[in-house]
Amino acid sequence: MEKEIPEISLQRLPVYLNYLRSLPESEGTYISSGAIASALGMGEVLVRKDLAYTKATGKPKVGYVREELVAALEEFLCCNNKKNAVIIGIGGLGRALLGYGGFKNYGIDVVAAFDKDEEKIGTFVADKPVLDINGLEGGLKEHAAQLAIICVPASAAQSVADMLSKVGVKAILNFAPVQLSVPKGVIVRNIDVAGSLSVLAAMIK
Amino acid sequence: MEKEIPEISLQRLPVYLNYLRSLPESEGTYISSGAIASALGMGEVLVRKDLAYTKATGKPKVGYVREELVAALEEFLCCNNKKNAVIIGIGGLGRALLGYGGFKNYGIDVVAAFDKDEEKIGTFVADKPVLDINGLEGGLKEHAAQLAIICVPASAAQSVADMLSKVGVKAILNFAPVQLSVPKGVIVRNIDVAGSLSVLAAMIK
DNA sequence: TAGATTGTTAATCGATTAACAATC
DNA sequence: TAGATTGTTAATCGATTAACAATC
Repeated sequence: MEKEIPEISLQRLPVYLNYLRSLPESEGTYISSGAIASALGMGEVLVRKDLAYTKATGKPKVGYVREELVAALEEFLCCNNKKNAVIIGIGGLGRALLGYGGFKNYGIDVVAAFDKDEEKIGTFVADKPVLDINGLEGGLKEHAAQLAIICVPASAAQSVADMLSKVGVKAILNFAPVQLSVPKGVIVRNIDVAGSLSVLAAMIK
Repeated sequence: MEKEIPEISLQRLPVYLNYLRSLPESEGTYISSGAIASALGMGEVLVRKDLAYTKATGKPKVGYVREELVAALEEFLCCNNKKNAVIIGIGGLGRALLGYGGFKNYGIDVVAAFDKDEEKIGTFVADKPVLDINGLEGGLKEHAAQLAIICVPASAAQSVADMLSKVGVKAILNFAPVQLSVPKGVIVRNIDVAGSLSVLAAMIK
């Protein structure tokens, strides 16, 4: 049985993909692990190990066929399977992410947002509807969304996570600076922007 | 000589701080590493080791004095030293972060934003001025900002990073999905929202 | 005192790097 | 062929966990 990819390797795959996609056509057909490594400031063995988890294989002496490598990474990251996501909470951040075009690079379609504010419900942001959080279950069924992004204040995040878990969301990207407790089978990853910046502030001291 | 904190421990300190701050007053004076650990889903020895990097010390049998622990974390994270940050790029994300109130929990003040769009220059977002990116040097000197958040498109991020490095910014939080190259002495950390969501999508498969 | 919890040292675990044979 | 690069195995490094003495 092949070994499953560790999460830490998985997290680097989008980095490789972004880099490879950014290369100009003139870069040529092949690219070596060493070239990728030096562009990204990492070790070349690590690059090869990470890439080995995908279906990509390189050729000794020349490296990897760039287009094949991109395709292998896209397949591994399921970029070709369309997946729907929803955003909960249309404050500044939710609004920004609803309008952000970068998700489609990974086959992710942000189809709708949910909020409790009656002023916002029924409006559209970036052509996406803002729906009533109380209709979450029906709304999610309709859109078949397995992914959710929590952009509500910390005080509301746990109850939102509970609702999302109940209606079948499988993974949550949480921007609220609070630890969420969710049932087994639901994955949560946190992004704490202020906390991350504070770490940088502490590092420069 | 005391050992320096590894970055991976440092990154957990804001998590502890957020948790401790969120506790109601009624929680009592003391809190144990075991209580923190189980609330955050981690090992209790790890919690103690992390906390030991700060000045916090606990008492056998009772745990840590909650207020002292908060104070020790705040001191370690320099929450009491006022630090200024700027945001480069007032698209949806830059706008959202300019209006976000969470930075002040860490003593960080986002004082201004910079953009190249003449339509935006001279306006105010959340009472913060949007300035001309070409006046970055003067603007940064005036505000004494050592921290910057890059919210421009990937294609512009490297040139922004070059400018920031040149005018003395010491740490950059980069939201553009591209690897930035900066001079030694400048720290960069990346947040790739779409990439992070794609990792979650891959994990649920 | 007995029991709970800290703080630290040793053991384990996992990730990265080094070494190197295979190969185009 | 010679040289460069892959893919893999072994060694190293660092982080987490286990064990346990100290102590309130």
